[in-house]
Amino acid sequence: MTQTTAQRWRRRKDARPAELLDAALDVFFEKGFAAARLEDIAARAGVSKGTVYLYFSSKEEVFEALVHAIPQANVEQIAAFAADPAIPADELLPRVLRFIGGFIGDQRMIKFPRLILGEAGNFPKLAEIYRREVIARGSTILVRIIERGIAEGRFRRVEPLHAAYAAISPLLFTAIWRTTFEQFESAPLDAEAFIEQHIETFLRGLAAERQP
Amino acid sequence: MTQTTAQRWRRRKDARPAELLDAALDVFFEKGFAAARLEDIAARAGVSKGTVYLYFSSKEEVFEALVHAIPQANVEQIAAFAADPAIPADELLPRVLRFIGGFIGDQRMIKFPRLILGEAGNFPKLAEIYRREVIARGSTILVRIIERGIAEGRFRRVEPLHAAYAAISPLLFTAIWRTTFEQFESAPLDAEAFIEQHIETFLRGLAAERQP
DNA sequence: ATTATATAACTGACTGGTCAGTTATTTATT
DNA sequence: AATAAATAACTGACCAGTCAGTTATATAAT
Repeated sequence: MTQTTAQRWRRRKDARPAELLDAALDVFFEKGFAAARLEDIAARAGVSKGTVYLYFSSKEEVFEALVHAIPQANVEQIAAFAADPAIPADELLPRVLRFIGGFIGDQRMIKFPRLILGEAGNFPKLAEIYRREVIARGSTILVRIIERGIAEGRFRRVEPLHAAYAAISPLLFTAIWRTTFEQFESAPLDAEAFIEQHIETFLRGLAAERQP
Repeated sequence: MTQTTAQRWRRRKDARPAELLDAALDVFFEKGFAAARLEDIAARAGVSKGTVYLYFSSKEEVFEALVHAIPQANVEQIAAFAADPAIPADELLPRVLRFIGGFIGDQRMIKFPRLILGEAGNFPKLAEIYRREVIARGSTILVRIIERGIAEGRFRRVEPLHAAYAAISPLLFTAIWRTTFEQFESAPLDAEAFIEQHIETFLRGLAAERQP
C-alpha cells in the first residue's frame, strides 16, 4: 500500500488562471472556440469544470483573456529589439524579420492568427483587440524602420505602411502554413530558407536606385 | 387580399444544391462551421431544414461540397490567363498578380482562406483538399512563370516555389484583411495601391542583375 | 504542540437550452 | 392516381453554466 494521505487536489489560487489560459490556448487552437469544451480545458489544466468558473465568468471571457494576455510579451520583445537607432535601416530590417521568423515554429504566439481569423465572425471585438494590440503595434515598429531607411537614402520612396505589410506577409504566410498544412506531411515548407529569400528579395526591391 | 393561389414552394431539384451551397458559404463564413446552424442555411436558401438532407447527408458533407465546388472555376480562370507563352515572364507575372488581386474584394473565393483556416483543426481533411486543389495548383502556375523568367535571364536564380509563395503572400494578407479587419472602419486598406507597390517591389527584387 | 473552527478552493452531478439529424405528413407535378 | 419534393414536428445527444456538497488550508484557542 502507498501513502494513504494522497491528496485529491491542492489550493493554488495564484497559479490557476495562467494554467487555465495555457490549457485554453491549446484546446481553442485545436478545436476552435465553439467546439472547444470547457471540460477539456479544465481537464488539461488539471482541475474540474467548476473551477474554471471561479476564475472566469464565461467561456467567452476565457477567450478574451487569452487574446489580451499572450501576445503582449512578444510584441514588447520585438519593440526592444528594433529600438537601436545606431543600426542602419537596411541592416535592422532583416534582423527584425529574422527575429520574428525565429519564433515562428515553436512559440505560442503563432497559433493566434489562425485562431483569431477563425473566430472573427463570431467575435469581431476580439479580432479588433488583436488588430490593435498586435498588428498595429507590430506594423508601427516596421514603419519606423522603413521611414528611417527612406530618410537615410537607403530605401526608395515607398508607402511605409504598405511596405511593412508586404514585409510581414510572408511571415504570416509561414505561420499559417505551419499551423495548418504542415500537419500532413504532404507539404513541408523550409521556413528558414523561404524567409531568407524573402528578405533578400524584399531588400533588393526596396533599395534606392544607385546614383550614377 | 393578394393572390390566394400563392404557392408555398416549388420543385426545383436542379437549382437547390447550388443555392444551398451559396447560402452555406455565407453562413459558414459568418459563423464558422460549428456555430453555423443548418436551419439558417436552409432559411437563407428559402427552404426548410429537412430539404437540406435531400441533397446532402450531413452538415460536414455540405462543407465538403463547398470546398470542392467553389474555387474550381477561379483557379481555371487564372490558369487560362497565365497560359500565353509569348508574353515575357516579367510582364506576365504582374498581370497575373493583378488579376488575382482583382477578384479580392467581391468574389466569393476570398472568403475561403479564412474559413478553411478556422476549421483546419476540426477538419484537416478539408484543409488538405483546399491545399491540393487551390494552393498547389495556384502555386504551380506562378512557379512556371518564375522558372521561365529565370530561363529567359530576366529573373535572378531564386527558388521558384519560395518566390511564388512570396508573391502571393501579400494577396493572401489582403484577402484576410478585407474579410476580417475591414468590418470595423478602424483599419481601411487601400488594397489596389498596396498590391501595386508589392508588384513593383517584388519585380525589382527578382530582377536579374544588369550586365555591366 | 495539538486540536477545534472558519473559510476559501475545488468538485462533479444536474439543469436547461440548443441543434443535428429523422420521420410522418402535406403539397406540387406528371 | 402515382410519385417526387418539401415541410414541420419530433428526438436525442451534447454542453455551458449552476450549485450543494467536499476537502485543503489558515487561524484561533487550548
